[in-house]
Amino acid sequence: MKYDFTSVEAKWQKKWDELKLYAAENGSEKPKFFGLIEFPYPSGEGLHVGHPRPYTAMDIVTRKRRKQGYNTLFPIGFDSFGLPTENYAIKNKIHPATVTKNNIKTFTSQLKMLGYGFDWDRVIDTSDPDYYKWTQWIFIKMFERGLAYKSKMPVNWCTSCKCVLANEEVVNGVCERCGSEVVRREKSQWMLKITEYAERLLDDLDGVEFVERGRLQTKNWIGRSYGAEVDFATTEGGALRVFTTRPDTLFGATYMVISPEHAILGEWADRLSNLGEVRGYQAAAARKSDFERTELAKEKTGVRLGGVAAVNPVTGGEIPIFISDYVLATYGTGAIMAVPGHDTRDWEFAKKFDLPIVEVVAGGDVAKEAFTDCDTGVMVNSGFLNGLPVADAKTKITEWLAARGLGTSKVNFKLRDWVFSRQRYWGEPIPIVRCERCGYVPVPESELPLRLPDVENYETTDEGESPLAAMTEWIDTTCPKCGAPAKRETDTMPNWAGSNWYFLRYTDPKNDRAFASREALEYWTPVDWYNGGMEHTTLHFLYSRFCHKFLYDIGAVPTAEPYGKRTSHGFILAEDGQKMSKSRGNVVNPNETVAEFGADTLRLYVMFIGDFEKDAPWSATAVKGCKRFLDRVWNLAETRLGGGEAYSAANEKAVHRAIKKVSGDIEEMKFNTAIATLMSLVNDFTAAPPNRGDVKALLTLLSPFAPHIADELWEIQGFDGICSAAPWPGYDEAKTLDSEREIAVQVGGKLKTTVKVPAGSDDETVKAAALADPKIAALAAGRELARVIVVRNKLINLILK
RNA sequence: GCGGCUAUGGCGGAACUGGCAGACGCGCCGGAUUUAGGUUCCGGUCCGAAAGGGUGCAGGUUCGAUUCCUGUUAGCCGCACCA
Repeated sequence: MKYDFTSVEAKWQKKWDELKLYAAENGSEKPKFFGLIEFPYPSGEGLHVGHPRPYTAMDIVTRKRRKQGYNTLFPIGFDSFGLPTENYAIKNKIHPATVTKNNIKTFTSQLKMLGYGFDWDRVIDTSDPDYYKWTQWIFIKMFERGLAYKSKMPVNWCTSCKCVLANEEVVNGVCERCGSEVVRREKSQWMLKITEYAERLLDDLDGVEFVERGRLQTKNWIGRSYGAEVDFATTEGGALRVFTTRPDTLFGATYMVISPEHAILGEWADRLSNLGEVRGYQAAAARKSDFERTELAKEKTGVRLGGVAAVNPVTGGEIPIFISDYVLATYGTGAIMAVPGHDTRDWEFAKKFDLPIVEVVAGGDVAKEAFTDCDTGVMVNSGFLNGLPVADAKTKITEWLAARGLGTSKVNFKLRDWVFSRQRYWGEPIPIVRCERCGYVPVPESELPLRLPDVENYETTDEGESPLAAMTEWIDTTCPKCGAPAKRETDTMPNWAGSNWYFLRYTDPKNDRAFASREALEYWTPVDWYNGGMEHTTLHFLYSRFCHKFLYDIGAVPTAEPYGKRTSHGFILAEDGQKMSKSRGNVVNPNETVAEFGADTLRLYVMFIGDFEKDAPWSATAVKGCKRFLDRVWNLAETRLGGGEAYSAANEKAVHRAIKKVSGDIEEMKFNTAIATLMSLVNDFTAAPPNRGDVKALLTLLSPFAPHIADELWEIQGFDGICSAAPWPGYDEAKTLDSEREIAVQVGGKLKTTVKVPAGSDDETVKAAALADPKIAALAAGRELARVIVVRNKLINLILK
């Protein structure tokens, strides 16, 4: 009979649901395993063929864990707030909540169609008030601890979304989402002080199992650098403070540069002899986006401040001060000491403005270019530092400055605080009230969730205010503290707010007294294994670690790190090797593949497609290979076989080897070779017909990958229970080994032939066997055997003279 | 510019800590079944008639290198005036 995957898959999906086979148990005595995937954004397009790759991978891991006796939590939910839904709602005049509901329905049926072992009783939805109540609660806790604050600052403004973006959401000067131009704009924004956690986010990464690439990316993003802050006296009396990683080069500081936004420019306004020119430069800089500022600045620009100057604290010499947009207001102190002899940017600037270039570390030629690669050099032209190696000079100058109150050592980070406001409707309302008398006051916990009101129009106003700003009856409220009239915050939170902590909710999703109970958190967290996209390393992954650390600090979660292990998958590309996208028209719809070949085939194929961590192009023909494999499995076992449940003599070795290989490969996410092993096993079974025991092992190993067919054949064979719940098999190392070994025989390192010897043969035996081979004997005839190298059970190399 | 990763048949990809390169699958070729196509099954498939040669390219270390080292080229990713 032909394998009717459609009815078989439907049958078992129904059965699993009825049995609640994949429900995780709170309060179990069993060891736990918490496997996590990044929950999807339920877009209108439905599930994409890219989704099943990470989902199937973690499904395989968790199915194996369940078979190994772990109380296993493999949850799913929906990250449902966000712009695409809101835009769709605007366009089609449907409430975003309705759109979300429909999309979640579609996603759910597609996920069920693929047979994932999710615990469907723990589904969460970030736009559900019962959920976002806790997102708001976390925000209030952060506010109470001073980690959420409002600040007027230049922000990234997407001209099309009419919305503020986080730095992380701006890619090459355009909006990550819509690709439109991003410009700079002053706005009062809610901010989260992630910088306060920079050090710990960096250091604690050592305790997380994480691919090196991700670790490095995080490191660079946080960007810790060690240096010193140094005060330069000015002719105006006050001091100008700079941050430098090279205090040792202080004698070479021949001018200073401050960013166009530097506050001191305001103080000095009436002292500047060229105020107009300075104002003009400031205005021009303000008009540029961050991207333009960095991109167009191939040639350095700047204006020298007329009528004021600074004093180099070690030389005592007066040095000019410039403003230039190559100095960033948001890093360090927004001001630098320029050492053109040893910094490329300063060198270029000095050349352009004809400023003195002094060599302070010997070894380069500062007339030609900045000598920057000078960590091992020796100081020159540097007074009391002369003759010292750079490292010693750093220590000495820092002490010297500290002793005079002119400077201290300082650690700086590239990481900036996180803009947490969005002028949009479809997000969590920020639960803050603005009172004339009391300032910003959080909504009392008893009033959470602060629900999104229904509005007529979801469009952002032209002034860039949230659609909520037009809802006077919602905005007008009373101050929770003093009772005076007050106004609600109209901004909403960004997407990341809900995904920051979602994994915690899975442990206790229906709790209405806390985001999760202490017992549930103690039992389930940290997440044992979290797989997700590499593109989320500096976004979601970093943010959620920050959020979790905060919750740890207030005693709300039991661990300092949320995730024990983080892995990432490559993308599935279209057949043409390009990224799949609607606009290119090369998207593969999983529904079609399932309809034609079945869910098990799709699951198998996305795992077999290639190295899990690398991108791989889709191949419609290769999918068939996986279907063929399942058909062969079906043909082997579609009628009940004879024999006991012991492995057959002919297949015993192959079975033990397969168990060993598949078990190990799943742990290392080498799903492609695990499947190759199963295919080989079936090839072996074709050569030597299997008995029931052989097939039982095959089905158990196959079950995490292709659970439907495995359960069906299991039932046909009449094994106990259900294959999906059957224990994972063990193997006997001794039974994986050959009693006879094929030894490669090399002459001078080149393979000539192979000989067979009993396993464990000593060197002499192998040598004798090799020399007994006619081909080797002929080569060795009349020559001296200079050297013999034997690798036990593997190889012999004969060196002839 | 800086940092990182990758490079193996016609294709996706295997190869443990240096030890028989090309597992497994696709595709292709041949055969069987079939009226034919498709399906299924069997055999073959790195190049070369062979000796031999082959893991982007050029060197090096080693008895032995896809694996380690140096240089180089190409592609991908991250950061991008971070003082």
